[in-house]
Amino acid sequence: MKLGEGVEAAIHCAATLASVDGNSTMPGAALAECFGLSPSYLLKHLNQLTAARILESVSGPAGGYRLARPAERITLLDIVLAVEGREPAFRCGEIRRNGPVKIDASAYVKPCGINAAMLKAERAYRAALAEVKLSDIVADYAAEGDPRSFAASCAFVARHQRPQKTASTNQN
Amino acid sequence: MKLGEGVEAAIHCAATLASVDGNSTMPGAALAECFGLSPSYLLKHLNQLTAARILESVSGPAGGYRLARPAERITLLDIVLAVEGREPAFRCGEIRRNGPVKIDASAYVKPCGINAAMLKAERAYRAALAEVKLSDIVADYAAEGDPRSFAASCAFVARHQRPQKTASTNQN
DNA sequence: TTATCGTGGATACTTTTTATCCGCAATAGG
DNA sequence: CCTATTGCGGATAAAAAGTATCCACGATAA
Repeated sequence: MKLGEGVEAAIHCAATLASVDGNSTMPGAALAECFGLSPSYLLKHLNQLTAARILESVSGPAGGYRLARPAERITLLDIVLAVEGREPAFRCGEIRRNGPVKIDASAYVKPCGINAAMLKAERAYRAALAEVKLSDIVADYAAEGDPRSFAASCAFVARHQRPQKTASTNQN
Repeated sequence: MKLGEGVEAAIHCAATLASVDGNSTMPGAALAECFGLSPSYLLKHLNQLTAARILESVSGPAGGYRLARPAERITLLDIVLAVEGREPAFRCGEIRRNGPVKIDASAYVKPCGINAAMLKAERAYRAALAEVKLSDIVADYAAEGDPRSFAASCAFVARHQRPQKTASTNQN
């Protein structure tokens, strides 16, 4: 069981985007620089977040990414599912049918108990992730993190964020 | 997030071994045949279970595998950890340090809040798996499964299990 | 002595993950 | 209109992990 590195990148980027002003955006290249990630690959993950309607993207100069909704309504589960996919970690291959003893399919209508147990565990996993909001991550970072690194993050965001022309209803 | 196919194989094999008599053993080749798996690869997983002291192995003719302890004291978590490894699914790469803004290491003594949240979710996952005993899986299979496939499984085990010479204290 | 079985290493094949590149569409600013 | 910047998508490739096979070896029951 392993999560791709994109998950960590996606969560950090989303947390960073949570502190841009109003409807301003931040370019993907700036986010990549912020965490020392390869820009071209990070864009893939940002794109997945956009497809999942967690982020919004703006093309053109002064374009970039911003959160599609307030950080209070984005959970870690949203991000993990967007990047890793929605399929469960355990996939039942029904290998019990593959044995030498041939029994017709009617003997296997009941779902496999092993599968049920594994899926139940994953529901617990997802439920725990769903309880953590992106705003919690940001608040924790602001409260528990070192003031120097927090200030540096804010300065970096302030330096790279770009205001948009079109008016927006949610002023943060 | 994805689990290897070995997990499914390992659980099915362990459940099968739960119904061998006394201290009898069952060859790995028979287990592979039972689920239509490649024998040489399944042995790797059985070996991992042996290394984790979930199974015991006996060499020589009439040798094979058996549970190292009663099925009531083997959980799905034991098996999953033995096959997939004990490392958490999420590994914090501390990418927040990789940015262009250089801050000395003293600014990052606090563990990352993202990491904490992800590990907490995985603890919930593991706790759910730890609650399911191998004996539960077997009992569910006997009670809920189709009588035909259950009978076929029992017959297969009875046909391939091999009694051991050395006396054992735990008669199932 | 022989045949069967598990162990461990070496090796190869396949799939997934990670990463890069390029052309395209969108668009802000001159 | 023109140009520069940015996101989007596909093609491609390199790296890593997962899957699978084989063989030499030690153990052991008959």
